[in-house]
Order: sequence, then structure tokens, then C-alpha cells
Amino acid sequence: MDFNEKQIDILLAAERLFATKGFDGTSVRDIAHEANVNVAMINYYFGSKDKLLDTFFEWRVPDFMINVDELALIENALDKIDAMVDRSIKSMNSHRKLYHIITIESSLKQRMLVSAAFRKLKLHNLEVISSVINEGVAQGVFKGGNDPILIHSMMMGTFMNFQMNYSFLQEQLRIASDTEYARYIETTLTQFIQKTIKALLTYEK
Amino acid sequence: MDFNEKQIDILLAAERLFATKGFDGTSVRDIAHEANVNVAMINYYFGSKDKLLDTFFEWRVPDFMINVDELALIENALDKIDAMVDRSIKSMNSHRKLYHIITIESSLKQRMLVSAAFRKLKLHNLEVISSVINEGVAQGVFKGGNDPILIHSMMMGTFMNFQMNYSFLQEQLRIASDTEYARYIETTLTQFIQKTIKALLTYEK
DNA sequence: GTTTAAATTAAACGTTTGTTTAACTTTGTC
DNA sequence: GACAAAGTTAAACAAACGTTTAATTTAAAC
Repeated sequence: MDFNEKQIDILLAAERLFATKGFDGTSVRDIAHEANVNVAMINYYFGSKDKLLDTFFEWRVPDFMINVDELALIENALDKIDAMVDRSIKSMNSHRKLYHIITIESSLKQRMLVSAAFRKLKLHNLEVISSVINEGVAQGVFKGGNDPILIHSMMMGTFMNFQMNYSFLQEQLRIASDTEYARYIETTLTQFIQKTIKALLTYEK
Repeated sequence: MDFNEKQIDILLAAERLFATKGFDGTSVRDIAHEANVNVAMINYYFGSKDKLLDTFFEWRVPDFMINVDELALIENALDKIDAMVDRSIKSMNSHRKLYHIITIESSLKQRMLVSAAFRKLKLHNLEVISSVINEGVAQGVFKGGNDPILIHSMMMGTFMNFQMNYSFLQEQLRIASDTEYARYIETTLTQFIQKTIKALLTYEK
């Protein structure tokens, strides 16, 4: 999957506009204008607006996959949790606007290609977190009886909530800039999720 | 705010369609057809499509407010957490499709009226959870140093994640019907969030 | 330098969008 | 039963939508 300069202009323009106005709220003319290309170029290169979204997501999806090899090097189960959360949040946060619109689009309609690719991504990440937890349980570090699906949902949902309610949370947390908000997510929020998972996995009752 | 039969037909039709196709993805003709009314009736009664969404949300927003009086009767801090989570999830779950589209819409653009009402709602619920936690800390039941904003985000985000990825989660949890899924949210998911919050608030490190 | 394919353009395509109009029917009031 | 207001309708509105066309320019190959 390699694109020429103009195609990348279009993909990046689409990313910016989808993130602020959503898929349906963005017209191909908006994208063409933002990318400084003729309207017809979008259909010429990508076929259709729907296929542009599909292509776009497939272009980005590898960035969201949790790197298993990296985790394999870590022995301590608690450290593994920390690392996994850290990498997950960092990758989602670096393309958080894309993650935002993909979540919205695949939740609204079953756009086949996007939803299928998104499903594979979630499945991969779910399997990673499952194996990390199971390993910790086997080592006797973690208590059993916790469904990885719920922990995965908690992590993803808490992060997504920071995406979807960002203006409310910026206000509440008294954060002025977007960059400071991004930093907050990669420090305080990350630590919170790490702490939450570890608290859960070692909780008595 | 009282509506006649036909207006309620329109509001309910809009709720169904917005939930499945989103706001931008739903046309006024779709709504008119679903509600078995003429297209012009929507503008006649609500002014515009945007105002319909505003009116719609203001119509439903009281259902999402956590009832403070109910919580005041409970003395034990842990029980109070349980009750608060239970009521929050139940109210969101009973109108979960609406909550879904409101979150999406207010995250995409600053629809003034909707966002303002939604902001007030979140502020109210955040204050409730803050006071419950602070009370528990004052009683010595909870450890201090936990930001209520993060706990609130975790609860809302985890629930919302079950809304936005429901087809993926239905598959993973091997749940066949929507009603069974709703029941899962009100039992297993609710217990998970309750446990998570209590684990956090009593966690050592 | 000619030929062929790819890239790019402005214009037009047919639909669909939200909204308004103007005619008509129903309902309630005196 | 006449009158006014409210409710309801089919039709039309202009604007925006995604997409396609046909003409033109650019680039590459021989």
C-alpha cells in the first residue's frame, strides 16, 4: 500500500475533516478544497467516498496494533500491564482523531470494510490483554475471575471518553491547550488506567 | 414541555433512526415515513431538523440525572457507590441509543443547545460522584488521592464502549439477543464497574 | 517529435437534502 | 352554520450531495 503525494494529501485532508465534522458531515468538495485538489481526483484515485474511508483506515490500522514482541521481553506481570496500557494509549492518542471517527462510523453502520478491519484490530488487542492477564494469574500474581473483555472495554472506553468529551474535560481539568491535554492523557490518564487494572486484578472481594 | 400524540410519534421515530443511522445519516423524510406523518409536519412542529434534535434531547435529559435524594438515604459509603453506579447505568441503558447519538453529536460539533444541556448533565453527575467519594474519604472508608473526574470518566467510558462496540461485544460474549445484552449491562457490567471503583478507592499503592 | 497513457480540469449529471409554499381539511368557538 | 385557527397535504423550492463526463494538459516511451 503505497500512495503518491497527492493521494496522501487527500488522506490527510480527509482525516482532519472527518475528525471535526464526521464522515457524513464532510463532503468530497470539502476534502478536495482542504487538500487543494480537484473534486474528481478523489473518485479518480479512491473510487468513491466510502472507499476513501476504507482505504484510509487500512492505511492507519497497523499503528493501533499492540506490539506483542515488545511485551514478550517483559517478565514481571505488573510491568507487563503497565507497558501494555502505555503502548495502547500512546498509539491511540497519536491518531486519536482517526480512532474517534472510526469508532463512530463503525458504531453507526456496518460499513463492511472498515468494520471488518476494526474488528480484527480489537480482536488482536483483546487477545494480547487476555494473554497478559492469564499469564499473571498463572504466576499467582493476579487473582482469577476477571473477564479480560471487561478490562479491555474499561481501558478502551475510558480513553474514548476522553476523546468524545474532550471540551468538557479540558474545562473541568483546567487544561488550556490541546498539546497539554494530549500530555495529560499519556501521563495521568495512563497511570490511572494502569492503577485501575492492577487494583482490579489484586482486589480481594 | 408537553407534546401531542403526533409530536411524540416524530420524537420516537427520530430516536429510532438517529440511533441506527446517526443524525446526518437520517433525513427528515426518513423520520416522516417512520412516524407516518407528512414531511412538513416536522418543520411545522419543531421548526427545523436541528431544533428537533435539541427538543428531543431536552425532552429526555431529566432521565439521565442521578437522583441525589435517593442516595442521601444510604449511609454506608460502599453501598452508596453501588447504588450510584446501578442507577447511572440503568438510566443510561434505558435510553442507551439516545445517549449514543447525543455523545456522538456533541463530540463532533458544538451544537449549542444539545451541548449545553449535555454539559449540565455531566456536571451534575460528576458532582454527585464527587460528593459520594469525598464522603467516603472523610469517613476513612476510602483512600484519598483519587480524582473523581477520572472515576466518572471510567464509568461513563466503560458503559459507552458497550454501546459503541456492541456488535463486537455481543459476538465476543456470545450474547444472541439485544434484550440479553441489555440484561448483561445491568448485571455483569454494573457489578464490574462497582467492583472496579471500590477496588480503586481501597487500593494500597 | 510523435504516440500513448496518466493526470487534471471545469462542467454537468441525476439524486437527495432541508425547507417552504399554497391549497385543503379538520377542529373548536360563538 | 359561519368563522378563525390549527392541522395536514402534495408539490415545488433552491442548495448540496457524490459521481461522471469529455476535454485538456502533463509525463513517459520509443
